[in-house]
Amino acid sequence: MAVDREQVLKEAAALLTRRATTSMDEIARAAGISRATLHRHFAGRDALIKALEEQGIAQFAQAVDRARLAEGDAVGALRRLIGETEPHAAMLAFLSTENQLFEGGEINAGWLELDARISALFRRGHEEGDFRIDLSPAWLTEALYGLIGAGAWAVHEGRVARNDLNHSIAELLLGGIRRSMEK
Amino acid sequence: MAVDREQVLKEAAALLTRRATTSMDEIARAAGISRATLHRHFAGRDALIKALEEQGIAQFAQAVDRARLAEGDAVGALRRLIGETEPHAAMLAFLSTENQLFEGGEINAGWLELDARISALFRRGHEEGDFRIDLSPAWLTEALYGLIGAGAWAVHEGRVARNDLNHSIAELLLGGIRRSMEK
DNA sequence: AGATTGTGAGACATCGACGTCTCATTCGGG
DNA sequence: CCCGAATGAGACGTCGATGTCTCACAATCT
Repeated sequence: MAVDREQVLKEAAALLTRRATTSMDEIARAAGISRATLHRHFAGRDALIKALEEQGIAQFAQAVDRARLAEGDAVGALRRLIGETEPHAAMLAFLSTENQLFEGGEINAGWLELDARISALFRRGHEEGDFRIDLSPAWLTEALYGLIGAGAWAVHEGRVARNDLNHSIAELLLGGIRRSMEK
Repeated sequence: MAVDREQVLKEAAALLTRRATTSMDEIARAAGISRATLHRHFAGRDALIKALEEQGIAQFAQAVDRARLAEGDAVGALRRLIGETEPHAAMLAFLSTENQLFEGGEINAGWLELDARISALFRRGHEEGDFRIDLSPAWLTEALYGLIGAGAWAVHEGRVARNDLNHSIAELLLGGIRRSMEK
């Protein structure tokens, strides 16, 4: 009887990631509950989205914590970041696209903080001479999100094996396409 | 007086890429015209989307033609591709995401052909020893789209200068982040 | 059994976006 | 300079989604 809130959010994330216009009725039926019950647990569509964002940001924040971005050199930190983030690639893709349609609403503070932490990693890479200075931290941050999103989709479509995702993103970002670049 | 149809479609692509629910009114105002005029040029929302797809694919195809992917080495061809594609970055981002959303219907044949041509370039880079073999053509194609999309949005948001976009995408894709990699 | 709580089904009003329409204004060509 | 075409502003009616509400039923607890 008791509605499983986590399960509802999981179903909602799956549907909304695929189609942002999914109706409350569709979400409710996908979760196996009635629209009325869905509204009893989430004040409205906005509340549901917000709950999704918070859960997603919390997961992403934990991943960033585990990556220990301040330790070691920037290259290793970036590798750890990609490794920890990869399991939540789909959620992150949802967040990065959903979060950038702000237009008036306040951007989630947690998201801004995560954005800043990742930018700081790229800046550190610049300062320590590990990353090329002609690519700005802002661009690299956007590029990272873009590659993760592209990777999530490629895995979803079967064009890239899930086991290869981590390596594909990290190597492309760090070393580029060129063959001559060793390790 | 004459409405710049291309410009309208370009703005529409930039907005619809990030938020599929962008209203006709928002698109109209972003393009600097009234909602009435927008409806005079496009029968409706569906017609606008369809026109976007067709024009986008046509422009992208022309860009790919101009890039002469079969000439010279794969590195130069990829640089040309990015250079020719960059002006239509917003449009391309819209196309690649739009092709993700739909399910069941038929994927535009023109898009599939373009996809194949890009993949072929990366495959050539592998065969000629210019590109690393551990990154598959399918992944590199998706990554290219992802980076172009991320770049288009970054420019739209003012986080990257339009003049830097070409260089940012090409260098990241070809050389990666690492500083030690020369040229 | 009785009471309490959660749920499903559906009615209902509201809201925003869409598509169509009219009318005054403005731009550009002849 | 004048006239036709294009545009902007806005007024509708329509439709789908939303959020609230009521009522009946089922599950759980005492």
